[in-house]
Amino acid sequence: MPELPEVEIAKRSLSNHILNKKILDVTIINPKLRYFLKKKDFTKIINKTVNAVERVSKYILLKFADQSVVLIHLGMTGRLYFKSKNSNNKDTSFYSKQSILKKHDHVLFKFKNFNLIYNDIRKFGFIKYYNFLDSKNISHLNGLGPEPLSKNFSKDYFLKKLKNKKAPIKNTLMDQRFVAGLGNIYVNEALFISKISPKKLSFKLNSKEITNLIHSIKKIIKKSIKMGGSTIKNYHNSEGRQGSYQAEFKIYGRQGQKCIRRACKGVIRRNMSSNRSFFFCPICQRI
DNA sequence: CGGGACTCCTGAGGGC
DNA sequence: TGCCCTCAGGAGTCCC
Repeated sequence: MPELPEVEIAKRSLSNHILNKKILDVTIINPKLRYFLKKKDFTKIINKTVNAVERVSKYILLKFADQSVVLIHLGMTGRLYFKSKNSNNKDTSFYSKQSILKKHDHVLFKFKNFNLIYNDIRKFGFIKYYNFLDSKNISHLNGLGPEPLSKNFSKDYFLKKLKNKKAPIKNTLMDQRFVAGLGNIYVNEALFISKISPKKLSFKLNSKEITNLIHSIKKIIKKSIKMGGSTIKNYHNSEGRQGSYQAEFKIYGRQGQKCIRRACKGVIRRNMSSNRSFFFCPICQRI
């Protein structure tokens, strides 16, 4: 689920459920994630009330009154889901039965009337605890570029940053220090909509292309959030619902198909760069 | 330093 | 059915 829109959806759902609620207990089911989960960290949030739920780039922050923070990153396959204690048979004994365990569950946060569970198939995600002092300076959040929907993500910003940038524009847009929150799907979509080749070198974008690209990115991200994000391979959000933006994909995953632009006779191609695939129409995204 | 490749991990899907 | 291969929405690290 993990680009900006999907994380934003996860954050809103979390906020609806756990804001101003007290964490009664935490159980580490499987500590092996990107960073090993330490029990002593998680005991520190027991009996604390969630003061704020925020999203920064693809990170979710749970904040507490004493200014400690839990930082969550979903990686590729991380997801947070709720389990109501009353809905599911008579078992109200807090995760006592093995049968409740789902494969790849890692952490369970116990609240009064429900449990919140972090599940992650590939273990690329992480959950980290920061105390008051460390929370002021979370390394993961240092050096992030502007959010795509912010005013700072502007033409002036592009002109300044791209001037001497030799990397292909696709790589630049994936770089979280340039813009925070985009990933492979939305970068591919934005480049297609603005008719820019992913391989075009960043400094070679002209003024009109930059304007189009910024506009496309903002539009796509807004629309995707509105539609609940994208759901691929049946991942779903914490309320069990699926996003529907994947139906809007115009280029991602469409290799071999005809370009959707009526006047264009192009056939969509897929290439690899830095171990990531990218998709483009060789006709309307000519270099 | 910038840029690219490799790495962590599990599962799905295709070819044979 | 099973085996082997490739690929998956991220990002930290290493190497040139």
